[in-house]
Amino acid sequence: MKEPRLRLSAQQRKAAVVETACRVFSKRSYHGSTTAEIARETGVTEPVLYRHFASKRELYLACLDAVWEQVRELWEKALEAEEDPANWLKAIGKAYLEARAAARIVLVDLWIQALTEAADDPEIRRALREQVRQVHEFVADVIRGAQKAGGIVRDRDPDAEAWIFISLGLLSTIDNRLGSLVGKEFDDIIASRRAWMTGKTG
Amino acid sequence: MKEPRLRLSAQQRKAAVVETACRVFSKRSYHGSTTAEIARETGVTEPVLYRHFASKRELYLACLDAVWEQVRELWEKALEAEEDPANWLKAIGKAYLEARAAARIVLVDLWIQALTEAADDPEIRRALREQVRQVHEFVADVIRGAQKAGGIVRDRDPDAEAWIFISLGLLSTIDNRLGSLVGKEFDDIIASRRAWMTGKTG
DNA sequence: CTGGGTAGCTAGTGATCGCTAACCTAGTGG
DNA sequence: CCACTAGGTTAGCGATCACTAGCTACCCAG
Repeated sequence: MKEPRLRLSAQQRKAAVVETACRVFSKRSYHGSTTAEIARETGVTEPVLYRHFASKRELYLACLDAVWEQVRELWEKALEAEEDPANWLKAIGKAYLEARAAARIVLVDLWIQALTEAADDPEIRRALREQVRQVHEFVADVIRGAQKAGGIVRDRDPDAEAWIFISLGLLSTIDNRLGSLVGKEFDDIIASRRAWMTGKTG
Repeated sequence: MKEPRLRLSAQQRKAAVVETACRVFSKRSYHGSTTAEIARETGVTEPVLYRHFASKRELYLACLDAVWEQVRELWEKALEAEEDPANWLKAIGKAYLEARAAARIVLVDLWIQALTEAADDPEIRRALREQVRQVHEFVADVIRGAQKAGGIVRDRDPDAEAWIFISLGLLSTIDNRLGSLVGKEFDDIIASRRAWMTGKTG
């Protein structure tokens, strides 16, 4: 007979489950991750998951939301701490990479894996699509703000540049998962983009 | 009792299985795709798969190889058909996008999904890593060739630019799967990159 | 002291997964 | 005409999946 775990309030337990599930989902694929593993890593049994979420997919969608909320807060703090508009993009990029290195944030990892399920599952596709749109809007707004404040030259297209920012995040995630293929060239790319954005290109 | 299917030689049947498997794997995730579905879509029964491949994973790795081989041939033909070195990058990019639109090529789709399995499976990670490296090398070589031929300005870093080319391919694939979020801005991005590479930036 | 609400558990369910043993049968060479 | 090879099949294996019925134990209100 198993010792009953520490009794938490429903809210606390639900948050704990989501946190664990984000970590588990970000490692394997949706179908590759099992509810049994999420429960075990959380330190509870499976029925506890189903007390808080109607299905595995609903838990997954909750993870998507939770992680983007986390990233948004991280970025807002990073922007507050950075005064020079020329460094705003760099600040949120750096904040994301540092948080990922500390294994706290798994946004793009969840995206990549959600993509492989999106073909089957209209609900996941819709959620992912909306989230990507929000992230793009956030980044584009940062760029627009930096342009108004004089940190980025005006004739760069904020929407287009935001997409490039995101696609470099994708590249970085792949590099991270495959074990540093890009290497130091990634820093060169970032430096080159920064020069381009601030108008210091030869 | 089921009518026995058309009898093919081992080589023909194996090729047919790989072709079907590529299509099936590229839609769903590795764990989400079933050997039953691959068999059914091929028009045979499951044991036939296992006559040609020792396991589902071995079939998957064969798909990875086959698709990259396909893309490589496609790109080599596209390069032969394009005389102006300034258009070489555009040529292979366009060739890839057109082939994908015709649902013939699924390279990046397989990558994205292989990534979600790479954490678990060292063999998939190794294969994917090697393939990404080869694609990067191919693209970087195209850029170096174009530089020598005078189509691309010399002080662009071929390795860095090749990574950007790849990351835009990632973005395009995501856009394709989510149903055109980026839209016409993608063309703007490509045009902007081309101007940058050919030195016609203001 | 007690009874209801709730957070947790045990012990499964049917479905489906990757995979295989055993058999069938169309060709082919002697 | 027979034996053998090789590309098929049927039927079903054990394992594992998402999910659940039903019990227990703790906490707090009355």
